[in-house]
Amino acid sequence: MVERPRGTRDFSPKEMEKRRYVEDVIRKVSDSFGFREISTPTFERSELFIMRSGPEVVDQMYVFKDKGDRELALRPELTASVMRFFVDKLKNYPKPLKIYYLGPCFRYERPQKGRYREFFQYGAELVGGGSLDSDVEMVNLAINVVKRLGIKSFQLRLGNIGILRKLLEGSSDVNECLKFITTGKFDDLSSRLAADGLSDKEDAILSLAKLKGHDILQQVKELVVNDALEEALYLESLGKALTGYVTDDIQFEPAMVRGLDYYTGMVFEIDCWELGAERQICGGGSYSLADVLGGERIFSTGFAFGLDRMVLVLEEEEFSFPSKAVEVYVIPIGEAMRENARGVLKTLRENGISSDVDLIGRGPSKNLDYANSMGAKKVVFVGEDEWSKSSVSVKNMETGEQTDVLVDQLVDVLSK
RNA sequence: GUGAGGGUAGCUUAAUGGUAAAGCACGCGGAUGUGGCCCGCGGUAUCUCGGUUCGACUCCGAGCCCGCACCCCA
Repeated sequence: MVERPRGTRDFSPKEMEKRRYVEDVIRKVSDSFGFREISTPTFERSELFIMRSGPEVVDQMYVFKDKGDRELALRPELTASVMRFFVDKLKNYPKPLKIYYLGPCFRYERPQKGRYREFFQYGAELVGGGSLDSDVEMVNLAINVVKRLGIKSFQLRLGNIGILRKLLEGSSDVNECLKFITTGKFDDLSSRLAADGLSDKEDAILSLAKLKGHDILQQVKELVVNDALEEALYLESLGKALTGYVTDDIQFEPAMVRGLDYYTGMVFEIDCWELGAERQICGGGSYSLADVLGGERIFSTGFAFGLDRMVLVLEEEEFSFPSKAVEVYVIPIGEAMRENARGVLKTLRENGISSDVDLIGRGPSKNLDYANSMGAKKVVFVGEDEWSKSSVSVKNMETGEQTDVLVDQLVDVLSK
């Protein structure tokens, strides 16, 4: 037995049914919002990811050399490729550009619940927006996907990293300060601020870091009234625009810092508490593409979802996924009827009725068992008695009802 | 990368250091004119390597894998 590589999974038909459901909803909702799907390669030159996320990421990537001695990496995320695609070609498309994408990503990490070495992401970007309306649109899309999937318990957390960036203006290393804030290293922050002559901002930053909740915006405004009022007001406007339109349940976190350095404005995350330590299913924010890969200074908003975690949440909420089982199972009775059964099957399939047939010559009882365990909704018996009257017998597997139907009318009856 | 825990058949669970057992699932038959029930039969397992022992599923060590938490999280 050759083992499956660590952190990877095989998906059974049942599991794929769930994953397909999630993907179908994602595509349907994204399409309905005017986003268009794109796709990029599963591997890229390593430097693309290093440019975006720093040299440390090499430790967590699958890196290899190809036969031309090029250094490549399995993509650890989708966004870097999408940005490359944008800078390369998509920049000439009409703005705003609304795109989404879906696919496997790879990270060399220790697996745990909701975290795998091969995992699947869904992401969307709105390029060339940068207004309040585009931020609203992106949060709206994310929340709509969550709702349309049928996820019941989730929490939107919303911040504006512009507030902290404004307070830290003049610092010798803004991104390092932000890192100190997320990791809670306030001593390091304090000495950095002192060195940069920004100690007067320290109190406000520490207070902001503690503020989390629905009704805290007044306090936020008071804290930053002289430094970043405009950014605080933006967060407030965003909250107002979302309330009554997207969701009323917003947790504001003015000091939310996402892992990436490049976010400049609105940032948001969506949590589902079922997932334990890895409870975040979505994260995103607005950024300026130019600061990441060069090119024009163009404002964008994007997000990424963990597809595996969406499936996990639905499973833990005991969501009943729609079944992809066949509509009809055809059972020939007796060797002589097999050819007729094939004809019936052909007609059904040509009319778009998903159907299956006995292939191994089992008796009617065993065939009903099989149809049952495959979840077929109806069974069509092709037997001599009915066939002599140009009919077949249709059985409803839920109610057990059975009626004879003329072969000519079979498609009509089953389409109802 | 760190920590504590776990690994017997496809799944769930048995077996003082002494014959590896069962239920479900799967396959065949009862049963080529009617399912969810029933009956009979069948195949499949101690994660791997090493050690202790007359003898290891059981004890010890290492590795692999899994779930959990930390770290990280693009």
